[in-house]
Amino acid sequence: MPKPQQPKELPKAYDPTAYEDRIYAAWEKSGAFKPASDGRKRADKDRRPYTIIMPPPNVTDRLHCGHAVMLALEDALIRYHRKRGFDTLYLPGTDHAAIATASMVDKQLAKEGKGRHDLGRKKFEERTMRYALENKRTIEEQVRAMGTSCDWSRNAFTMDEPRRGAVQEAFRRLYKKGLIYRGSYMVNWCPVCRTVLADDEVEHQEQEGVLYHLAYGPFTVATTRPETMVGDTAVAVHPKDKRYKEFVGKTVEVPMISGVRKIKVVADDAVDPEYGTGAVKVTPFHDRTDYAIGGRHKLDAPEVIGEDGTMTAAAGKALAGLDRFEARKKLVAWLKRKKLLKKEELMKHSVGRCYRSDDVIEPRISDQWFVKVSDIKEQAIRFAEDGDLKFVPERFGKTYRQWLENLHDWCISRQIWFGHPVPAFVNDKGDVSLTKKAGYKPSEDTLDTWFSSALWPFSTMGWPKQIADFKRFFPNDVLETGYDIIFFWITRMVLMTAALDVKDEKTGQLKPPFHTAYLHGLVRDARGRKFSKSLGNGVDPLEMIGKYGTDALRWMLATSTSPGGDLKFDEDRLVKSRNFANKLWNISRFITGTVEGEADLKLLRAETLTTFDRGILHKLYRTAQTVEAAFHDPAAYDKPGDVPTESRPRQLAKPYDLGFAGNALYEFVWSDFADWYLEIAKVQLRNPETAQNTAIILKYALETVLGLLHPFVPFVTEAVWQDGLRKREPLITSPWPVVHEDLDQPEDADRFDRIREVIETIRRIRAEHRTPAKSFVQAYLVADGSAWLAEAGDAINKLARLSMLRVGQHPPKEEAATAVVGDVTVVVPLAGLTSETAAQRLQAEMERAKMDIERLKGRLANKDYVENAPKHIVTETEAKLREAEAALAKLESRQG
RNA sequence: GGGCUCGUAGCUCAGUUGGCUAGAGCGCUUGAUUGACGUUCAAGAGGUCACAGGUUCGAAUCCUGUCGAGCCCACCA
Repeated sequence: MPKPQQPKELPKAYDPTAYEDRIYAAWEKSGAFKPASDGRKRADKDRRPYTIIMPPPNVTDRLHCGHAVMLALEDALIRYHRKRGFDTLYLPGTDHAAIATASMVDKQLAKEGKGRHDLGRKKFEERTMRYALENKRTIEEQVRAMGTSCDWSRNAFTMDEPRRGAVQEAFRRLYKKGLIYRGSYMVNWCPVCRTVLADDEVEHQEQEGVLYHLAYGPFTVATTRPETMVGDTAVAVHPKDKRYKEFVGKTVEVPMISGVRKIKVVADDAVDPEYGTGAVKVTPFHDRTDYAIGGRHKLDAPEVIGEDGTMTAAAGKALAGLDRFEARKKLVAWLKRKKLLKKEELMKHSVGRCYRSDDVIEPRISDQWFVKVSDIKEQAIRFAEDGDLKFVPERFGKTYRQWLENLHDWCISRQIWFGHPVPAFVNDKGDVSLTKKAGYKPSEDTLDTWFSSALWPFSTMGWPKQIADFKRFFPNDVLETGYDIIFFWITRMVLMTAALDVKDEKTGQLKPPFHTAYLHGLVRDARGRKFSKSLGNGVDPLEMIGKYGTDALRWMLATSTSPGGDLKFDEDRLVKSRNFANKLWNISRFITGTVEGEADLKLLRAETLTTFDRGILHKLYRTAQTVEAAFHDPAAYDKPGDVPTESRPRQLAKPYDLGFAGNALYEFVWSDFADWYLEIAKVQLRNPETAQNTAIILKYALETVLGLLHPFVPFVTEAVWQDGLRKREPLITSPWPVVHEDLDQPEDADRFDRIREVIETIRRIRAEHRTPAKSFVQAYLVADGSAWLAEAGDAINKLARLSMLRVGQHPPKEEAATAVVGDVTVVVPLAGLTSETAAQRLQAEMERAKMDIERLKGRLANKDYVENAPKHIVTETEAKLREAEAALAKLESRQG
């Protein structure tokens, strides 16, 4: 670690730019990012592994805020587990994103007035790869800037050599198992990308369209796509439909733009006789339902719309060469002229669009490669049912399941020029060979980019070779990503693990590739809109880092959301986060500048510990418990010998609810520690009786808090740890602070809070009566057994600005404001107070007490309540009633 | 058509298995401050928990319905 040649005192405000790069470089150089088991120490090999693979960002572009959330959450999990003694592997990587990247280059070329065919396949591939690698480098810089503690020595790319090998091997194995097949089927075709797409790559949108009702021989049929009529080969009706019985099996004549055509009439169950006229035109080549009907009735299937979206020669002279939408216009005009158009009806219907180019998808018949999912999807569903695969939040388990249940075979071939080639050979007849043979040519198709992503949990570990990483780190632990790619990615990884039978080497069992899928939401702008290029509302995380620091960004992203919830990107919150880092910095500045010595609780002198000392330690203990509950997933370690920690945390936050943990930390650090204990400590440090203990506790609490916060805000905590506290071992690899249970003393925390309320009450009274802030006032406190109050006298004096405090003494009756805080009566005589206003105030307090008493009495008078409510609730009510009655009595005794 | 969220303070949201007088931050109002921090501190105002029923001793929380917002899936011409 770089030893600072800073002046003794830390600068007034925390300046992230002065630390971040330097600290990151030092971390990386020290080997902290690598798994401990990479080293030579025998003991490190016995640590339980904890693995997260980074969802590889697409090399299409720079990182956006969604990636930043992902990195903030994952790195927090990793840093926690690293400090907790796990053998952590956080494996970084990037995805070549075949179709997305290719379409970026397509767009570049379009600007130059060229198309990919002008370049040719080889040049296009080279150019795309160049583009990809450039972005890859940028992304890696950004991942570093986020403070991500991933192991760069294992950095992976879906198109590097090891991954290439894994992809080819996976394909071959699946083909041999019969899980990959090739055939001619109805697929989704994008005319702009000139490739087939998987079902989930098609985005369905409701949009306004026209339903054309056409005279069709003796029938009337309706269609939103009249241009397809030139590809029609049948009219279908329901078998039981009496209206059309006479036509079934016959041929009718239908006038077409290219002349009269003979069309078969078929009966098929797929037709709904209730809908429209009950007669449907059938275009087997260009419609899914019609394709099925065509198959059942052995219909011809002429291709009338080509791969580029223009009408083919088969469409007839009048339309050939026209784009499909132009053709539609022309055909509609013709229909009108011939009076064949009976009706035009506006209607909403769903249109499929390409998720990359946004062009309208054309269903068509095509030779493609498919993964057969019927068998493996059962296994994938079983993983979730058996509890081997959990979802956070749980509801996404349902989404996962439903999607799998409805899953059709997965089309994995693409006709784009960037990506993994299909490692197989095909002859003219469509026969397939995995090896080169006479008469067979290498397939020109590439693989769906999600095919390589689906292998990511094990292709990054060296699979198919059984090397050490694979044995040690697979299956992974948590897969953290956005819920929007459950279908694209999460399900595919599970399917591929099952399909390839990738077993856990340690147990020999087949398990999902990770035990938990932890999903975060979408990042939206401050007004709740999706980030989009067209709106121009995107936020560049790097810009925010420059403005507020990495810690501020990480803190904001990791703590202002609960799992699965969308997150609004609000710059005001970022300001707050930066302020929090600065607060922490200044707390440290005060402590390191004021206090010397060790943070060793064993050096405490128990006899002179104050309520505040014990109270703050208790609050610290609770905070640590909460944080651990959020990071520690008990279900994940329920395997023998896996838990390296001494205590299983109580359930104070739900696992993975880092937002909850963050709030607890924020509350403790700012409110309990800085606003109260630190102010009290200033008093205690001046008293030789308490100074020593206070110093120890300040140091201890600071060190502990730095540890607890480190997963969220790694830079500022490390900066303070090293430059403020002068620690030798860096915080990143220092053990997680263990807060022992003997600090769990709730009574002291309660008294702490009671004193706090007393001080707040005095402040309130001062403010009510417009007592100048500079002035000092007097106060009397009366309570049973008030030694603890008396002991706190100095602190109360300071924080409530008192010139005189009497504890336990009978206070004077006149011209004083009275309040009751629990069992403490607070009396503040004020110079400007008349006996009248004092009485008014007293009256109001009494009213409140009376109302409390009435309400509580009423509740206890209800037999059903007393009998049915749990006992502790009832005793609580009774205690409250007693307290309220005591309060009223005290107030009454104050009455003249 | 099927599924999933969500309606709580002016704004953004917490609110764990039903149980104190429903919380926080921002914003707003008032005030403070020469030693950790103005990237600060103190005090205050502000809510019929969307609406209507039901279950219960007790509902923001559970159930049903209504209204409103959003998301995902689906080959109906």
